Amino acid sequence: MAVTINDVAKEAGVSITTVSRVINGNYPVKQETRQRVEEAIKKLNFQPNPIARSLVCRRTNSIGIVVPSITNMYFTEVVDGIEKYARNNSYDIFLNITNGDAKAEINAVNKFIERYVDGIIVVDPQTENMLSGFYDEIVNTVPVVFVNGYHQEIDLSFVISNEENGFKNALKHLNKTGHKNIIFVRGESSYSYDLKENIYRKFIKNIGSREYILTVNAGNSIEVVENTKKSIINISSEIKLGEDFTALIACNDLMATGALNACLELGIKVPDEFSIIGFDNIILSQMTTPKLSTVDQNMKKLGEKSAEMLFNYIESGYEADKVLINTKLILRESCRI
Amino acid sequence: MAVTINDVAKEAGVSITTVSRVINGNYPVKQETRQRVEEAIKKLNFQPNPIARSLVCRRTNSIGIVVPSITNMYFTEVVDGIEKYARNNSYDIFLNITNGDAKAEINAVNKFIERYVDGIIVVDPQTENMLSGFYDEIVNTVPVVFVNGYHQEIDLSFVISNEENGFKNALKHLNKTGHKNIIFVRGESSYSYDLKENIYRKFIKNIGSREYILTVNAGNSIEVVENTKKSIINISSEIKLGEDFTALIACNDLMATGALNACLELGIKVPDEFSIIGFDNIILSQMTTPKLSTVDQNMKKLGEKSAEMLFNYIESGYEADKVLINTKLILRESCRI
DNA sequence: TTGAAAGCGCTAACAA
DNA sequence: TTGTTAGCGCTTTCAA
Repeated sequence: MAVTINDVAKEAGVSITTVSRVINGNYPVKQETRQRVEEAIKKLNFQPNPIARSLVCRRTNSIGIVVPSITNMYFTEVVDGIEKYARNNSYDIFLNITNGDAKAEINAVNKFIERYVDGIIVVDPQTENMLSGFYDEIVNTVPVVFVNGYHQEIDLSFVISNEENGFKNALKHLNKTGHKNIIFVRGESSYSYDLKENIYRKFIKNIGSREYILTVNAGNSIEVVENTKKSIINISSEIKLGEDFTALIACNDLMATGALNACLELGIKVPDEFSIIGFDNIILSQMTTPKLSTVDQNMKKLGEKSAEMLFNYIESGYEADKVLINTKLILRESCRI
Repeated sequence: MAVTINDVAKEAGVSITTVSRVINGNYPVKQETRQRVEEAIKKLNFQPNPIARSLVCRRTNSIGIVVPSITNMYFTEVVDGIEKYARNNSYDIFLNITNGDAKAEINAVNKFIERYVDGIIVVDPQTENMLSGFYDEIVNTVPVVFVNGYHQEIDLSFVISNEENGFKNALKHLNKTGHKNIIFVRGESSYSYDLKENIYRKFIKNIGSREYILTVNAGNSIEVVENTKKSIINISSEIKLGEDFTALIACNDLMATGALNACLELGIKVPDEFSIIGFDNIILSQMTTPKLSTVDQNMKKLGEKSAEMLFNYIESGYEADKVLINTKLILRESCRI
């Protein structure tokens, strides 16, 4: 049996109220008494029971993280950022993986609320849950911060990476280094893919060159690497890579890696004959040969920032807010410099 | 304010005890009464407060996972396996990332115990904590299962992948497909590297060929890819890759990827001129060109199995046990078949 | 500056 | 089959 506040009170010859006071330091206690209590605490190696505390205070010193997947390096880094920040503030973390299922996301959030978590971070929330208004009442109960995902006209708190900006810069760089005809690779359905496609379209129109949009399956899972590779090899008979089109920009690094693999197989030299730029800057992008140029989303910072916001809400109350995190073009070896 | 058992009792016109009984179904309740209570529960949308429950039952329906890192794809898959299994059994998960720090590991475990978690899984525990006897008393308080890590003569519960077996098979395959002189790549210090080195040494002696052991820095982090690449390029002036040595076996897929990158840069054709086999079967191994042959550790299964064991302990009491998970040689494109 | 006592929401003896 | 009651370990009024 663990030692309780009662044991400490007896040992120190005071009431449990007094012990509680020295633990929390929220009421005056005579210096001498405090010392006696502190000694008793040390002697008995007393740790206040957080469960009992939570029951009365409605505070658990824990937060919940909801994330679509954890085998995806992208999310993993966000979680890592959150975890570090939370631990530094001595918060514990509940983790729930939804596999991108909207129902599972709702269940996760509800379970967290039941558990009295002090706050919730949802990474890449399902768009349908954003639109259904599910979260609108939730935030009256417990603060919630979202990391990326659909946020147009949604009056909730977000940390969002400035994808527009990064993507535009990548495109500009490609153009500046002599590329005119640029292939765009995207996955099937996602707010972020649409966003990038729009930018791509406008840009291509602007410089008066040819569009080529390649849509591949399974945008965010491992398979997308292989899928992209095959797609590119397929179209390589139709359009001349390195001549008709001399560059490619992808919606994420997995797709870019697939493109790189295709070039390797087709004997097209990157970056001499063909340039490739990815997006995200997951660690994979440093492991390829040549190393991928990409746009850094700074996932760790996304995580840290979301945690920081959440803790502010926990302390000072919730208020919808959107924070934009800058992205940065990282030039490595897969494109001209 | 959330609805409590009291509200339900009033609504149904019974005592809270009766409500508790129908919730838990552990004592007889008249059919008719039960129905009334159930209706009240539904009507008020009552959810029992798990905190109050935990306080009296000393059970939280949660487990703690301690893991060195989460940006490492290897651990990530183990955690994923645990999470799935736990969620299927409607357990929630606390996650703690130690960054391989022994003190942090101890803190994590202690915090979990304070929180009354029902069980703990420690992935790749720090050897010094295993040896110091820290866990010996812990397991009297709460069941703990370890995934891999140092386990010689340690009388605790482990799920261990059979690395010996898988590594030996890889070596045999290399030899069977005509390779005699095989390079061995390892990281600096780890039980698992030593184990593999011993097997390698014996094997090489047995077939009467030349040893070549390459030790690279930062065994388990991203940098090891680049470090390995550089090391291989370095030694390539000293020993002729593809002639003196025609194959390479690495302690993990990151190192193998580095080796692959080196070959790419040196213009050595894999697998035509040089064979490479990695270890672990992280998803990266499917993303390289050529795809890596490797030894599957089945991390997901390691995770699932450890969760399964833990739940058994939670139900039926703890008892030290070691479970071996088989590894499997996966032949892809980076070695002769 | 201190203590007694109520209560957080629930479970489980015990009694009826 | 049901209800009364005493906790679980803590915080926080209220009174002294």
